[in-house]
Amino acid sequence: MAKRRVETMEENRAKLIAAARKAFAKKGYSAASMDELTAEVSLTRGALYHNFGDKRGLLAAVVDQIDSEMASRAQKIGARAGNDWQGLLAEGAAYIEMALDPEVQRIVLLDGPAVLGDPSRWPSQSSCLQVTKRTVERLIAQGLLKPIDAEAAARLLSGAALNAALWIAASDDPKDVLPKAIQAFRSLAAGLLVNPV
Amino acid sequence: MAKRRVETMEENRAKLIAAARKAFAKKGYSAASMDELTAEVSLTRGALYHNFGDKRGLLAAVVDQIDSEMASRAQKIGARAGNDWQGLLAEGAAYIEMALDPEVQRIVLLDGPAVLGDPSRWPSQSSCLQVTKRTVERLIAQGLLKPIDAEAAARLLSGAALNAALWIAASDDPKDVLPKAIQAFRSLAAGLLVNPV
DNA sequence: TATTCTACATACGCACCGTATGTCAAGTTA
DNA sequence: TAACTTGACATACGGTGCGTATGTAGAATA
Repeated sequence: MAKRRVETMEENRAKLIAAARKAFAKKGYSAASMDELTAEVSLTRGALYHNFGDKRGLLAAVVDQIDSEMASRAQKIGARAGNDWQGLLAEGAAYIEMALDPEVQRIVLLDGPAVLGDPSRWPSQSSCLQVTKRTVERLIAQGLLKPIDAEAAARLLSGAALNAALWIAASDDPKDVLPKAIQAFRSLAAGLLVNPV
Repeated sequence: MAKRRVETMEENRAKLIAAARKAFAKKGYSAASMDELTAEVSLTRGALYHNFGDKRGLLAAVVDQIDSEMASRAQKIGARAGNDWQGLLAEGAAYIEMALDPEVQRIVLLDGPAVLGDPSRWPSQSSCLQVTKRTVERLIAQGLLKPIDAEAAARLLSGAALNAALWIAASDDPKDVLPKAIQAFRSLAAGLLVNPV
C-alpha cells in the first residue's frame, strides 16, 4: 500500500526540521547552507521553500520545536518541587542548565532573537516565557510575591537565566561557574518575595 | 599642505564605522551590504577589508564604539547617585533606557552576540559589564550586598536589563511597560541586598 | 481511466562576500 | 629634488548561496 500524501509530507517536514536543528546548531543560522541541509535528507530546496516559505520560516519551525520541548521540561521540573516558590527556583535553574546545550544556546538564544526578533512575537509566543509567567502569577495570587507585573518578572528572570547560561558556556571552567550563576539567580529571585530571605 | 597619511586613514576608519552604525542599525548585520555602506562615504570595499579585515571586524569595531559610549554614560549616571546602591539601580535603569535605542538594541544586543559570540570575549570585554561588576564589588566590600560572585551578579543584572529593553521595544505601548520593567528590575536587584527592603 | 491537483525537483538570475591584483600618492633616501 | 619604496585603497574576478519561476510525476477525485 502506497503512503498517503499527508504522511510523507509530515515525514519530510520532520526530516527537514531535524536536519536544520543539526546544521543551525553546528554552523549557526547564516553559515548553514540550505543546499547541504536538504541534501542530507535526500531532498532539495524545492521541498524546503514549499514547506517553510524561506530560510527564516525553517528557523522559526526549529525554534518552535525546541522552545516547546524546553517549556514542557521546565514545567515538569517545576511541578516536582514542593511548592510554587521552590518550583520557580527549580525552573530557573533548569533554564540555565538547558541553555548550556549548544543547540538551545545557538538556535534559540542567539540566532533566534537576532533573526526572528523578540520572542514574544514568535508564533510559539515563547512557551518558556508563558510557563514562568504563569508560575509568577500563581505566586502573586498566593501573596508570596510582591504585586509586580507578572510578565515583567518572567521576562527579567528568563533574561537573567539566559545570560547566566551564555556566561557559563563561554567560560573556561563551566563546572566552576554554574553554581555561582545559580546562587546569583536565587538571590535575585528572592528580591521578588514579600518576605525576602 | 597635503594631509598626512595617518590622518586620512583615521578619517576613513571613522567614516566607515559611522556608515556601518547606520547601516547595521537600519538593516541588521546580515542584510547590510558592504558595497552600499562604503559607497555612501565615497569609498570601496578595498578600504574596508584593508582596515577591518572582514565584515565581522567592522561589526566588532562598531560594537566596541557603542559599548564604550554606553559604559561611560552609565558610569556618569551611577556616579551622580547618592550612594553605590542607588548608583546600581540608576545604572540598571540607564541600561534599560539606552537599550531602547534601535542602534544599541539591534547592533549590541542582537547581532553582536549572534555574530561575535559572548560579550566577555569581545575585544572591549564589554565595558558595560565591567562597570556594573565594579559597582557590585564595591557594594559587597561595603557589606551591603550578599557575598555572591560579582561577575555572576553583574551578568544576571545586565541580562535582566537587556531583556527588559527587548520586551519594551517590542511592546505596543513602550511608555506603559517601561515603568513596570524598571519596577521589576529594582525588586530583583533588592534580592542581592543583605537586608532586603 | 481520465483529469486535476500538488508536493517536490530543476534551472536560472541576482546579490554579496572575500581575495588577488593593480595603482597612485605619500613617505624616504641620497 | 629625483629616484625609489611603501602602503592605503581601487578594481576585477570567482565562488557561493538565496529566492523564484517553471517543470513533472504521482496521489487524489470523479
